[in-house]
Amino acid sequence: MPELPEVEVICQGLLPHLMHRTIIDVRCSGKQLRTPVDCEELQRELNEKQIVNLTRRAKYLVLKTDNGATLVIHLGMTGNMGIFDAESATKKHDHVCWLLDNNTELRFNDTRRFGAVRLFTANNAAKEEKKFFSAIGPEPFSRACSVAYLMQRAAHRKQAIKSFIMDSHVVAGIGNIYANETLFHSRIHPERPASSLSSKEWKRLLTIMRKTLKHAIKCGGSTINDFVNASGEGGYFQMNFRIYGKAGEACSCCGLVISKKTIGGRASFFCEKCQPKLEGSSR
DNA sequence: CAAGTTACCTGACGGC
DNA sequence: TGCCGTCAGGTAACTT
Repeated sequence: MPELPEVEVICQGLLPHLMHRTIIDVRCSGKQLRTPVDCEELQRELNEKQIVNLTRRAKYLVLKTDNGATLVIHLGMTGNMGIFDAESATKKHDHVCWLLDNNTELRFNDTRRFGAVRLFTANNAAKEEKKFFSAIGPEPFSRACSVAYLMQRAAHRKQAIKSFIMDSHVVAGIGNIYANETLFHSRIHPERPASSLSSKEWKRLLTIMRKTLKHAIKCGGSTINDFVNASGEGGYFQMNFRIYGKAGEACSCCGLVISKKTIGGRASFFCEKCQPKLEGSSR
């Protein structure tokens, strides 16, 4: 399940294969993704155009072409992107394919079709892109994502801290897995009201969130190193999670059985002892 | 307006 | 064997 680290690794992996390549043609499965895919528009806007940039913002990949168009891709839950030989057989759930000028093809595969491929056309791409991303919170690594910012946003909010840090309007890129991991390592109970965290706790949470994401990117970078004809084969890199999915197992820190509870409609894992519900560390 | 709930989608898995 | 229910999860629209 692609969260910020996975998208970052995919972005870095694809960049050398896409930079300065020219798109020859676009093909679509015809299936609707999260938003409808207009294949004719994609062709009209991208055919014969050169790729000049590929970046990540939140969990989105942002691809730009030399005519000023912007392609925004979200991998949803099961989405993946890879470079393939143009002659190779497509797989089930390949929904959008971009044929490139070196006989390779960029393919978007998404089993559950929670992903999205959106195009901002050259005539208004800058404006539309700005509007699209303006609602999304700052990148966790950015200066804007400070303890002061987070505390200000959390003020008077009774929402569970876990739901709060998963809210993309607050901070970009934190999904269920990294929310669970971050809170465990920060020793903060996921149900603590967002407004109840002290500045000391916010500082610890932010530091650990960044550290956890960075570590995952580093692991992913070494795991996935071949984006040609390989992407999508092995799924996403498996981090050695300490808490996510470990209900019933012993806490790696204190040995207590790990709890599982639905918070904000999402499976949540935590250690009652290491993540006390009352403010203050158990250390 | 905050916060909780549901829809979207397919495949894996467990129970019978 | 196969059928059915449940679960997984990001995002936006919806309800409370």
